Amino acid sequence: METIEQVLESKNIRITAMRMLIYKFLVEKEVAVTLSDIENAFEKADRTTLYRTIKTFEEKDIVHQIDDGTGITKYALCEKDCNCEIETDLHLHFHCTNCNKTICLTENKIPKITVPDGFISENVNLVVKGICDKCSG
Amino acid sequence: METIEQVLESKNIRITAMRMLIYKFLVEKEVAVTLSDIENAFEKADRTTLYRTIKTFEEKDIVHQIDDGTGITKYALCEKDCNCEIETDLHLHFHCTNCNKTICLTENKIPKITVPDGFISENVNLVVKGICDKCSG
DNA sequence: ATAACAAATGCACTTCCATTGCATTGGTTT
DNA sequence: AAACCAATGCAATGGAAGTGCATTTGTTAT
Ligand SMILES: [Mn+2]
Ligand SMILES: [Mn+2]
Ligand SMILES: [Zn+2]
Ligand SMILES: [Zn+2]
Repeated sequence: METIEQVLESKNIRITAMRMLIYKFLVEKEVAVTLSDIENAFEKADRTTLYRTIKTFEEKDIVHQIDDGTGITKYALCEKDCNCEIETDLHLHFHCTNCNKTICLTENKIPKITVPDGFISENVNLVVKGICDKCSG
Repeated sequence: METIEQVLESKNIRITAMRMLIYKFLVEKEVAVTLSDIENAFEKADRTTLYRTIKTFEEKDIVHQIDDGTGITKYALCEKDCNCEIETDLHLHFHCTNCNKTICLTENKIPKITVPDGFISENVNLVVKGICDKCSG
């Protein structure tokens, strides 16, 4: 099991208290989080710092951004050794219209999508909306 | 060939000059448009009117909303007799990262997506990012 | 035709989120 | 210790979405 320090180090990010806390927060959350979620969890910290921390994480492929159609950007931890930028690696995202949670379905990969002649597909974003397992039970 | 008046009438929307103009604008555009696009095309008109017009069109299934991941909502005309709300009717959307245009690929339907047990899929949004036919040529 | 009513439009204002500039703090390296 | 660069904090900005209310316009009833 890798420690948080090891994760950050392996991605060439300086280890700071703030970054460790935010990383830990993301690990503990099983769903995608908004910037406001993080903000609420760390009232003491400045919003900008949180924003830039998550942006740094994004650049370094520690988290990936999710646009679930709510208009608010969400973030979730990448899988270990994921290649976010490679199309075939991408998984589905599920947005529950009942509890408003957004979940990475990492086991469910996006099927091969064909586009018309002349179009070049580089990336696919797929969001399923509906009722999550917690809410449907 | 249906006239614009007939389209609006069939959807039970009052025919006004503004609505005719905006509908015409949408027909002539072959790509999805933002509210700003419409705003720029009709400098004289108030933004709110344009906003509410497009919302009315959306409610009446004249246009559908597209979230292509740019953070700005886009709109495009629905196909004739489309059932936007029915999952199996939904088509792909293509967002060109070069020219920033978003295109309805109405011929390319979204494949059947399976979700884990307990999850109920009600709707699927699929956006392909890449280079469009105009830009790749 | 006129009055009464309802819908559409225009203007002002608000809210929310994302993003940036700049000063300050803190950690590393020589 | 000095120099340096990255990280943080504070303040402000920008963009888009949305709402309240007054006014105008169109429709319907008398
Ligand atoms: Mn994910
Ligand atoms: Mn479309
Ligand atoms: Zn739920
Ligand atoms: Zn293009």
